[in-house]
Amino acid sequence: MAHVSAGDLIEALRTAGLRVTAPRKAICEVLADAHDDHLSAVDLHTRAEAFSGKKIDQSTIYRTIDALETAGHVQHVHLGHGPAIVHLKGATDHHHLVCEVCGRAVDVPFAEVTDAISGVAAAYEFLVDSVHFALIGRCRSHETNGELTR
Amino acid sequence: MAHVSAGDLIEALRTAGLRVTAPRKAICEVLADAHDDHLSAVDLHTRAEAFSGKKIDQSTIYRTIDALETAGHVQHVHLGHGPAIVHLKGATDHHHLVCEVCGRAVDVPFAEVTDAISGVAAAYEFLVDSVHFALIGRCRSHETNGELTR
DNA sequence: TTATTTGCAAATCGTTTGCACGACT
DNA sequence: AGTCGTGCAAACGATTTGCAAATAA
Repeated sequence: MAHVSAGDLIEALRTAGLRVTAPRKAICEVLADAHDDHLSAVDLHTRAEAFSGKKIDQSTIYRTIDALETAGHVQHVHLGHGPAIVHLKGATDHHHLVCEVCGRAVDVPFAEVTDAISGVAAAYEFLVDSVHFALIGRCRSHETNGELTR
Repeated sequence: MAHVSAGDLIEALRTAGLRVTAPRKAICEVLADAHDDHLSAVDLHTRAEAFSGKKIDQSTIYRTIDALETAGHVQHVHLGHGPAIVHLKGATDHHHLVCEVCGRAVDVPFAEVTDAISGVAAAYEFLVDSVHFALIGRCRSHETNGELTR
C-alpha cells in the first residue's frame, strides 16, 4: 500500500532535470491520489484544475503525462473505444479486463494474464503486451450472447 | 478456400432488404477480394474507388461497413492505435496478434486464444472478446526489452 | 539569463452525422 | 412513388502541434 506519493513524483521530475511547475504539481497530486481509479486525460485535467484552483490547459495535461511516462513513472493504457487511461507505474502492475458494455475495468494481477496468453502467443513468436492494451470483453452482468455492440 | 464471393455479399444485401448500389457493389468486390489483408476503412475506400472508377465518399464506406456488419457478413476489429480494420466473417474466424512496433498482424485460430484467456477471465467473471479487439504485443523481431513505444 | 513550460488556437486523425438530392425497387 | 442511399460539408472526440509569452532554474 505504501505507494508513490505526490512528493515522490515531484522529486522524480526534478531528478529528471524537468521543471517543477504549478500544473505539474497538481497533476502529480491527482495521480498520487487516484489510487485505483482509471483516469483519462480529461479526468486528470478536471481534477488537476480542481486541485490547483487555476486553469490548466488540456495540452499541458498531455504533455505532462508524456513527460512522466518518459521518466518512467506513469503509463497509459488503451481500454478499448474511449480515451486512454493513465496510472502510476508501481508494484501493483496489472492488466485490465474492460467490459465493452458498461466500460468498467477490472484489474487482474500481471502474472495471471501473462501466463495464460504467453503460451499461445509464443507459438506465433509473439510477446503479448496487455499492460499497454486492455483485454476487452464483458463482465458478468453483460455476458449475453447477443450481437456485440460497438 | 471456397470463401464468400462478391456475388454472395451482394446477394446477401438484397436478401436483407438493402439496396444494391454501385458503391456497395464495389465495396463487396474489394472485400471479397481482400483475402487475408487487414483493410482499414480508408484502404477500403481507396480500393473501392479504384475498382469502380468513380468517386465514393468516405462516409459511404463507413455506412456500408455498418450495413454489412449488421447483416452479419463483415466485422471490424480494433488493432490498437490506428484505425479499425474490416474483414469478412467466415469459416476462418480468428483473433489478431498485433505487433505494436511494426504494426503487422498475425492471425491466430479462434479456439487457441479463447481457451487460454477464458480461464483467467472466468475467475473474474469476464468473457473476453478478442475477436473484436486484438491482442497487442511484439513480434519476434521486435521482442526487445526496451521501453515500450507509443 | 535562458532554456523549459505554458496557454491558446489551430491542426490532426478516424469516424459520425445532418441534410437535400438522386437513385434503387 | 416512395424509401433508402448518396455526396457534401460540417461536427465529433481524443490527441498533437506551432508559436509567442511566461517562468523555473
